[in-house]
Amino acid sequence: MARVDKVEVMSEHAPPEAVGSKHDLMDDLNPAQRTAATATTGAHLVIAGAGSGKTRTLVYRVAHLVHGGVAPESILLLTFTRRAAQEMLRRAAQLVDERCRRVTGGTYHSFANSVLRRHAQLLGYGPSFTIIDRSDAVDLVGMLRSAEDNASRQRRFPRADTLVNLYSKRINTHRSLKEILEEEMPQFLDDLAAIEKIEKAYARRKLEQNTMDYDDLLVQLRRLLIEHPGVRKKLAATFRYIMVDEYQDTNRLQAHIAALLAADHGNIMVVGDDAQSIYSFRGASFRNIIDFPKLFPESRTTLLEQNYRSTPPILELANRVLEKAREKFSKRLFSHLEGSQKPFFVRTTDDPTQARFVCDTILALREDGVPLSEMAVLSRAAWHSNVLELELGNRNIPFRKFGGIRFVESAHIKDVSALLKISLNPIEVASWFRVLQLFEGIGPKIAQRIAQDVVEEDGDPAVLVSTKLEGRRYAGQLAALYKVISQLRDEKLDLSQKLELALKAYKTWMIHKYDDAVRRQQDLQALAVVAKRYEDLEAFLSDLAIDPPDFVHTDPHEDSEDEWLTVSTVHSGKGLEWQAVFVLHMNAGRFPTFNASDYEEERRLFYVAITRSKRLLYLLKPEELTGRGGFYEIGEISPLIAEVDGFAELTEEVVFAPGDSDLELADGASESSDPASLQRILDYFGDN
DNA sequence: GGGAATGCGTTTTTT
DNA sequence: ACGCATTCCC
Repeated sequence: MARVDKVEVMSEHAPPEAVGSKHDLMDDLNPAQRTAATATTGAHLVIAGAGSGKTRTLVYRVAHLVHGGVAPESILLLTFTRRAAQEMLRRAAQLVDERCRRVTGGTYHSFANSVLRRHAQLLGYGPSFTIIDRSDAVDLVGMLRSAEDNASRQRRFPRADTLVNLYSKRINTHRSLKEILEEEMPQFLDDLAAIEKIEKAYARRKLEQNTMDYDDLLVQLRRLLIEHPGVRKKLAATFRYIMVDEYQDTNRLQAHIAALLAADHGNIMVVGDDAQSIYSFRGASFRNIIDFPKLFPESRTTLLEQNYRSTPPILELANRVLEKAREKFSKRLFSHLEGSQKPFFVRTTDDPTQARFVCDTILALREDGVPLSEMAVLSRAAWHSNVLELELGNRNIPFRKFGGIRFVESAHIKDVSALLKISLNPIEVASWFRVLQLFEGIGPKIAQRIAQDVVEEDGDPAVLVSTKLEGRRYAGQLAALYKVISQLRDEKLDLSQKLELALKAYKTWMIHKYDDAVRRQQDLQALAVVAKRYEDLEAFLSDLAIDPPDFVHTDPHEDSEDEWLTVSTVHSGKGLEWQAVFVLHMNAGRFPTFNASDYEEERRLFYVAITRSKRLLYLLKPEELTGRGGFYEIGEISPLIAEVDGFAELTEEVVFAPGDSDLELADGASESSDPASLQRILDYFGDN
């Protein structure tokens, strides 16, 4: 009985994969995919073009290994997001059985975190180290910088966030600070000594405060693997099969870690696409792909070139875009799918008109039976969709937004997690610094002073009620903080009790700080719900830093709807696919972004955007953009389009201007009501 | 006068 | 939402 139920569930969720019994699993794959999926031992490089069944191949390989008797615990699957890993293991479980869920899967950072929790003492850290995110790091470096900067320099000195970027770049691109400065910021070369000094101080403070930043997680894992061969051998004995997804977006440090893990047994499979490398700003390099055969001379390379996602006209455009790439790529995708609709190139008068076109078309497509979950709007930067989001709200189209400032990066969530972090690690300056500034009368200077005092007293919160601070106007609030911190440190409280305590206090403090406090309180409730999934505070806080819930914004009215449109940055849309894809703002200065340092990467990003679409692709270009001070400026066409030979023949041009009553839509659908007049009413009376 | 609050203009991508 | 400049307060 149970077995039958399961087959039904399988066929409902993943029809092609569930067909057939276990022994002909590989019949679902083409020869190249099969070669990769049935590889067991040894080193393998899989170069997989967009939509070529890369994920499918990895899923089948996991299934193949487990089905063949390999213990799932001995497989390590490193992916770009936690979501990707979970999805793959879910699918593998459907192919074989639930054992596949016991595979260790996640991001490099989450894997590093879990290993380091067990071995941190070997490296001089305590086991409950806390993780600081980018803005905490900027705060900490800012303090060290101001201590350094006191001699009132003549010249400009790099800002704290510039310094943090610099230090991160040094680690992730494996270059010296001097080299980076020479190449990118020669104006700061004179300050090299001071910049290096602050870096050392930063490293020392983090260690003293039992804290790691994102880069430390990787650096310390690598250190552990190199300096403690016993640990490395133990890990290699546990994880006998290493798999790395999106290898083109890993950096040298990550490649080093994977290689160290595989050094004993040599069982490693990396999968990637050089054409889709879009994270070079964070040190990723497709050189990792090119150099893999050098690192593992016995490795075999498999090329996946057949595309199963997009129709030929979409793929043709994608291939043409890539022709302009400086690097010569070894593959050219082809597709046998049905479909002859060319991508649309849509000229609209301005940004609001662009938003109207997108909404009109989405509604029309939905009428035609395309579900919202099969549509996405992509843009180069998260804020490019701001106008559209208003329009979506007005038209009651439910959506979720991915990319940009995340839920966990919003100020109020960070405040609460800082408060909780203090109770876990009272010597972390960054959290104290943040929490103290909640109170009226305390800004960066005073917060820094008090935070440093507390840390010098080994994290004793009694400093908050010391005589030194008596009589200040914020003394009462500090006393309240003291009380809360003391309560939070009670070992007997569980996570939900601690969170309740923290939220109760925070809600009274936040009222004066934010004028939209009510909305933020709803987020805090959401945080409490998320926390229910965790056993202890440490795991909760680590995940909040490393594997946060990934969507930013849900339309509040439609929260309960399970059908929603995706609004996303191109970066966050990586690896996903939809029937219909809209790409906003194909203008010079938007996409590619005006401060692009690497034009090649912008082109690859455009390639990624195009290849997300299965069937319908809309490239939008407003003729006017809202510029500074509300004035309009001419929106030049994106050079990414202008450079494509024969773009006009490859696409179908649509001109959409206000007053157009009858849209030319993909499938000839028309509107039953007039959304434009509803729009005017909504505009007039506002949102509420 | 040091430091906090307020107002204004701008906005790349992210573990 | 954040950096930056200006204004305001202790």
